[in-house]
Amino acid sequence: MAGSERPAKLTLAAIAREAGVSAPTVSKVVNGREDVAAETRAKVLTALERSGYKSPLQRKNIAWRRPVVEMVLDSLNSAYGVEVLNGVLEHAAASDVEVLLNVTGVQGASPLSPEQRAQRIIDEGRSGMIVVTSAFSSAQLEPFLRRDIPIVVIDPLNPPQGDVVSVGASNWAGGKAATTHLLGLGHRRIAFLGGPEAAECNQARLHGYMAALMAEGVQVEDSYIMSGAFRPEHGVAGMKALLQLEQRPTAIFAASDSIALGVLAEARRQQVRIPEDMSVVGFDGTYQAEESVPPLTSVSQPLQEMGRAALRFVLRQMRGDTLDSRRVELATHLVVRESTAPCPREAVN
Amino acid sequence: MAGSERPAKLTLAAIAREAGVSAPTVSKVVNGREDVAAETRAKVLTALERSGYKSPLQRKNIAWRRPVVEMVLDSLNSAYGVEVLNGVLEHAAASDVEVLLNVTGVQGASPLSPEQRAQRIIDEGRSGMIVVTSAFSSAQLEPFLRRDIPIVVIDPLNPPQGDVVSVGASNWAGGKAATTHLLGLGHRRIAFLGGPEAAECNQARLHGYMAALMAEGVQVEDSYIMSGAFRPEHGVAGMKALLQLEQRPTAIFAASDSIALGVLAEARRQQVRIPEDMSVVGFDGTYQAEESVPPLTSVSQPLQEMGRAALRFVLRQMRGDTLDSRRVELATHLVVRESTAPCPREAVN
DNA sequence: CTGAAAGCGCTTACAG
DNA sequence: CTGAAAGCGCTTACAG
Repeated sequence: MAGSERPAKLTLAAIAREAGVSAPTVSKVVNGREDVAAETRAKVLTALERSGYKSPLQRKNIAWRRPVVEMVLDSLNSAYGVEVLNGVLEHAAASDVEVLLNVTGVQGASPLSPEQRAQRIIDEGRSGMIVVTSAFSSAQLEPFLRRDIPIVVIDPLNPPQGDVVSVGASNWAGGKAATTHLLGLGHRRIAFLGGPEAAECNQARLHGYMAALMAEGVQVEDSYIMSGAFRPEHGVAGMKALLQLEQRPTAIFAASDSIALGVLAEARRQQVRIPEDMSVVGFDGTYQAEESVPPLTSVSQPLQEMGRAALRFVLRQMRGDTLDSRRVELATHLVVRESTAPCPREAVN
Repeated sequence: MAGSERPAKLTLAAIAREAGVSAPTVSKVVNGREDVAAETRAKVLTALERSGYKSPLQRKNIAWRRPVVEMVLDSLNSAYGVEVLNGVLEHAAASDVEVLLNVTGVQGASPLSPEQRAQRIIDEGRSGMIVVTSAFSSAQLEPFLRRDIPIVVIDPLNPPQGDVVSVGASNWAGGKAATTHLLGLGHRRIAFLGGPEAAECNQARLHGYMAALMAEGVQVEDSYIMSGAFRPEHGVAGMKALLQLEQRPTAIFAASDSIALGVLAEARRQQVRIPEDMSVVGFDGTYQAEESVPPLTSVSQPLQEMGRAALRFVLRQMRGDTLDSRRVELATHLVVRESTAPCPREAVN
């Protein structure tokens, strides 16, 4: 029974013994009181550090409190954000992390400055942040970066700053695939109903569209390109405008499913048959694309996967791992459903 | 200086004195241990509530953290839950409360026992809970109640226990309104595609349906009543079965919008025109009802309002206010859209 | 199931 | 500035 080296519980008293001082002195150091000689304080701090002492409160927190990651979304009304959130939640459950929801577009939300938000993240002991929103421009992320808060932006609307970690999808390739699909069906008059002009992801989709047209030697027609919001209303308005044109397009590539749904709704009202009279391709591949009438051909983004990847990045940053890359881009792929068909005969010049 | 009634620091011992028990007993109650007689526990809980006792840990948390309310949902794939969540978030933003999301149906979620969950709520300093799920039966709520955690259940699937605070909608009146609407259009053969048989809300809808039929002297036809899940698949299967019947119904009352959407999809496949050949009414009034083809006549529940009410109840419990009522039921109302029409001539006997 | 007693770990008050 | 002693508030172990 001469076991001499038992684990020695990590109490204040144990630290005191190790540092060769009394318990009250250690207590003072731990509580940041000033009436301790610099030399004594140093000895105590060394002992504390070496042993990894935690106060009972800290211990309880660590034992029971799991890391909390804040997810910032514009709204729950977009299938896009909800799908990403699903992916985040899935990985969170698997990695024993909690997710706090912060929906910026909600009524009555107090308009905190980024500076205040960032300080609060620290004060409330949050571990990191995932942002899927247009509410934070790159510049507004600066207070978070300055405080070294792990943060990941999903498919940033603005070109990401050098040091912001981001997750996105291959938008350019997706835009090209959608357009190539329509070209393959014989369409030549293909419109692009885009999202916000400033959005990086929208630009990539537009340029993919243009690249596909150019590769086929089809002239890019300015009146066929419209930007707006990623919302059904924009699809409705865009469809109305396109149907007024002297040379109607025979196909529309909408830069999001929600825009495409607006197009379908307006087509129904105006008795334009989809896909017989006109083909429509969406972007995102949310469940809305499956459930629409007709089911929507769409460029599918791996939204859940993107959510998982974002959380994985946050956790790596929390652990202090070095990241191999500050940007991950996951592959999109075209899912052909029933909203696209060969270009109608009479429309071919 | 004979001030006799000093504020008496809020210690365990003080509570013990007030409740007329010993400190260890109070300690047990606070920690949710089970070896306490129900009566003793009640006495202690009253004293705790009255005095607003907080453990040292809680006290420290409260000093610089905003209250965090945990929202428990089955899944984000149901518009129902997302709408309620929206209401919760709205009120949360206005009352400076944070919302933590716990989605039980997510892959990889660790299956914690209610006992463990409840203890974690305390340990992590959470302030309360809103539950919109079938994952917790009334019995499973017991560990939360025992710990005096403010908890509110939304439209409980099980009949709520006496002391569980709950928020619901007037399901019976809604079921009656839906059916009366169909009767008013001349329908007599009206089917009911219900949700889970055990669900309180489903039973209320069913009985509202029966009440309307009986009021009109219409025989309740057993083969027209089917229960299942609140899911589109159930609508598809139910529609298939109903179309096989010798006497097809001319109208269907689906106990949820998602069931109704399944009905619409199957109708499309089988070339049954809605509403010309058959009328369909849903329940919930989520955005899905507006966006379906044709737009769905549906009994609208004030889901956002329910979410707000739930959070309001949680906050009141947190403050220790006495509640005037442990149950709030908000009004439903029928929204007539395009999926219902007069009973087709040839179907009238 | 209850509570007197002992214990734990930290903090406070104060003599030196 | 330091630490022995007393104290605080909660928890544990266990006799009844």
